[in-house]
Parts: sequence; structure tokens; C-alpha cells
Amino acid sequence: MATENKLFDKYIPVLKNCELFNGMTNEHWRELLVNFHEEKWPKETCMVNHQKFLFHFYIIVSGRIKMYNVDEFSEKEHTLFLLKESDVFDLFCLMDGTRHHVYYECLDNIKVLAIPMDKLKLWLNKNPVYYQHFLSYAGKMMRMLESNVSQLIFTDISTRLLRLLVNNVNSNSKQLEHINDLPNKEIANLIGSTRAVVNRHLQRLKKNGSIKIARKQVEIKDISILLKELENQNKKI
Amino acid sequence: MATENKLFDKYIPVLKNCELFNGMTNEHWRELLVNFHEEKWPKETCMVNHQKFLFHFYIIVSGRIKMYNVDEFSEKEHTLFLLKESDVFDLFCLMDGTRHHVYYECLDNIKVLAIPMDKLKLWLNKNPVYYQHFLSYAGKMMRMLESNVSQLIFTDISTRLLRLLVNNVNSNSKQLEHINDLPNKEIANLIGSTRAVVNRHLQRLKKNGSIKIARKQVEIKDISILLKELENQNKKI
DNA sequence: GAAGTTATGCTACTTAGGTAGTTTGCATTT
DNA sequence: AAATGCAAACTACCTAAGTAGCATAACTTC
Repeated sequence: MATENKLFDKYIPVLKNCELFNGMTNEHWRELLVNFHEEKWPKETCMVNHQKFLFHFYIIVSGRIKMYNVDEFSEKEHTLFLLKESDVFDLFCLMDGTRHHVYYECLDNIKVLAIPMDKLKLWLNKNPVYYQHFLSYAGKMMRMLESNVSQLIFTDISTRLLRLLVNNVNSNSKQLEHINDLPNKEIANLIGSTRAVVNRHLQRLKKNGSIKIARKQVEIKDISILLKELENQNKKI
Repeated sequence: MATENKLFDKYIPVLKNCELFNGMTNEHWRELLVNFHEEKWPKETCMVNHQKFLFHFYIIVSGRIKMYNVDEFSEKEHTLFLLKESDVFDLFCLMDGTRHHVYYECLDNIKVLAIPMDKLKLWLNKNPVYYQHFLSYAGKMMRMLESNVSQLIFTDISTRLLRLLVNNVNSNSKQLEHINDLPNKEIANLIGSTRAVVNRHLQRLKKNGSIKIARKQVEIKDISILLKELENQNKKI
């Protein structure tokens, strides 16, 4: 009884921010958290088709994990999602119980709350009200993936890079977050391009004064220039 | 009472083939079908953000409907899904109840079974067992979208076209189905390219003897050549 | 503080795919 | 059967993005 209260008290803000369990009462949280335990994974931990992922469900409480795909022939990587605080995984395995062919890598030192998949399923059957939550969350993910697909088809690398930057500016601090300390290679993986090409575009943005770059560091200097560029990208036929 | 029995008897094979309701008993089908009615939409009917779609859920019983996206600037189209017999839509609206920003167009004369969204939701709440079905179906769709994204990033147009062809060969008849009577433009929309480029690749395939083409007609002549081409595409770095 | 590693910056080159425009041919309509 | 319209075929051209390679800078670690 003490454990789950401790977990809950410790991570209230993170858990409350968890979209999948949006609006869940404290009582239900405590009931669910009985089954959770905390795990720590060091930075750069790489999880390749880990059996464990079929059997556990995780809530990230601190750090970033990239979920990515590797092309078996070209060995190129594509980052599908950059998971962070309050994100959960793997929803896919929860939903249909089959193995999800993706890879995971910790970009920071990670803390997660873990629950055995079958216990989550039991809890869900006991509280079927939350099925609705899960469905609508899945719906949101699908829309995200769908717009992702369209963006890949409709827009060029330069636009995709601009969007990536603009979408990761914290509206309060006006500073780039989540992706600000990634090397060019990781940025390329996020938008489906290569290091050289991303660097070419970043250099252009540096020259027009909108960003500042250093080793593993991108900083926004003038977001209005970025926004203007984005508009022009759209206009040019 | 007569109506839903008639609907069920009329469309047994189609409904039983419906993945979303996979394994549902006849009794449950009859219970659910009470709320359905049949609708016919003529070929080329175009549905643009139809309010109706928020309030109804459809099962296609005959004909094809393309679900597509349009880039507001370039006005290019991208076909997300080619829905056919036994497919359902719009799952997204069912799942989170918000408007789905896509377009629909009937490629054939269409027959659908329609149910008011809230009645489906009521039925689902009465039979929460089926939430699990819906979740796992959504999971499958997500995996599909995900692999779609990766394919766009990892493979070129030529490979995407080859895959499209190979994936739509009926394993019994060995003939191309679903996409065999589409104009080049529609094929282009399916793989995220343009008519001219698709035609260029089709000409190449015609020359190597793997396909036969005519106005709005693609026919497989030798699938082994297509499969060999696909293999080579993968090998070349 | 030397050696090794990783990330960036840049140049030069190649190529697939997009674009534009014209011709040809098939099919529907009147 | 003539006329219209759409789809396909083909040519020529342009460009963004991928590729290869190397020099330099910035961190590690021993």
C-alpha cells in the first residue's frame, strides 16, 4: 500500500499529464499503481526486439527514448517517435498482443514505471470505462501517423526541417526543446533524410540568422524568420 | 425484426469477412444490424468533410472508395486507403469523436450499411467485449500506417510501384485486382508520385514483359519478373 | 596533453524524380 | 461519322537530395 502511494506522490505531475489516462481519478491511479514498479535504464541503452516489451507496459517519467525503424537493406534509420516524460509504450503490443518490429534507444538516463501487460489488461477489464480513453488515444496516434505520411509526400526536406524546429519551440521559454541537443544525424533520422543534407539546410538557416548551431546544439535566434521561411515554402507552387 | 435478418442473410459473406468484427456470433450480428440501414452511392460521388461522417459509421458491402488527402498549397492528392468490400469507415471518428480531415470518393457504384455513431457506441458499451476487437483492429491499422511511413522513407518510387502491384495480385487467380482498372494518375496518388513518373516506370515494366497496359488497364503477364525486380531493388545498396 | 573518437562543415558529383509540353490514340457523345 | 475529351506515351529539361570524401573542430579517455 505504501509503494503505490509513494509512486503516485512522487510522480503526480507526470502521471496527471499522461494523455492516455487523461482525467483519471486519484483513486483509480492508486489502484492501478499497485501493479507498477520503477525501473532505471542508463543512457544509450538499446533495446532490440526485446521479449520483455511484449510483457510489460511503460510510462516514461524522465528522459527521452527514440522508437525507430531500420531498413534491412540500406541499414538506414528512421525515428518514428521521440518518446518523453508522460509518454507510454508500447501501445501497439497492448492493443493487439503481437510483437512490434521496432527498436528503442535511450537518449538520456531513463526512469520508467513498468506494469506487466496482463495486469494492465485485467485492470482494463475491471474498469472498461477506460477502454474509451485508450481508443481515443489510439485515434489520436493514428491521425498523427496519417499526417506524417502526407507530410512526407507533400513536402520537401527543407520544409520538414523547418516544421520540426518550429514544432519543438517551447511556447513559454521560446527555446528549442527535446531536439535541441541532438547531432545532425539524429535530426536527419527524424525527418527521413541524411546528415549531409540536414547540415546543408542548417547552414542556410544559420546564415540567414534564424538559428545558432554548435556541436550537438541548435538554438533558435529568431523564430519569425523560420515562420516566414515556412510560409514561403508553401507558396512556391 | 425482418429487416436486420434480411440484411444479415443478404450480406453474410461480406460481414463475416469484416476484420473489425472478427469472430462475432450470428446473434450479436443480428442484434447490431437492427440499427443499420442500406445506402447506395453512385460512382464518382465525392464527399468532402461531410458532417454526416461524424454521425455515421459505414461498412462497405460493394465497390471501392478512396480515402485521400489534399495538400492545400500544391493541391496534390495522396490516397491514404483504398477501401473495399468488408472495410469500415470512419474508425477515427468513432474512436475520438472529432472530425477527420480527409476526403472520400467513390470509384464504383457503392453499397454501404450505415449505423448512427451513437448507436454503435451504445451497443459497444453494452458489449464491452468488443472493445478488445476494436483496439486490436486499431493496432493493426497503426502498424500499417507505420510501415507505410517507413516505406516512404526507405524506398524509391520504382520499388513502391512494384510493391503495389505485387500486393494486389490475387493469389488464386494470379490476376491484378482492386487497382487493375485505375488510370496512371490514381496509381500515382497511391504511391505518392506523379502520373508522368508512374508512366515512365510502367513503360519500363511493359518493355521487360512483366505487364501489359492499356487505357485504364494494367495486367500482370509475368509476376516472376516483378518479384525478381523487387529483389534487385533491395540489393542495389 | 597525446591519441583517438565523434560531429561538423564543405566541395564536387550523380541521379531519381518532378515539370512542361506535345503527340497519339482510344472512347464516348451527338 | 465527326467531334470532343480524356488518358497515355514520349521528349527534353531542371532541381533537390543523396553520395563520397576530406579537413577541421570539439570532446573523451587514458
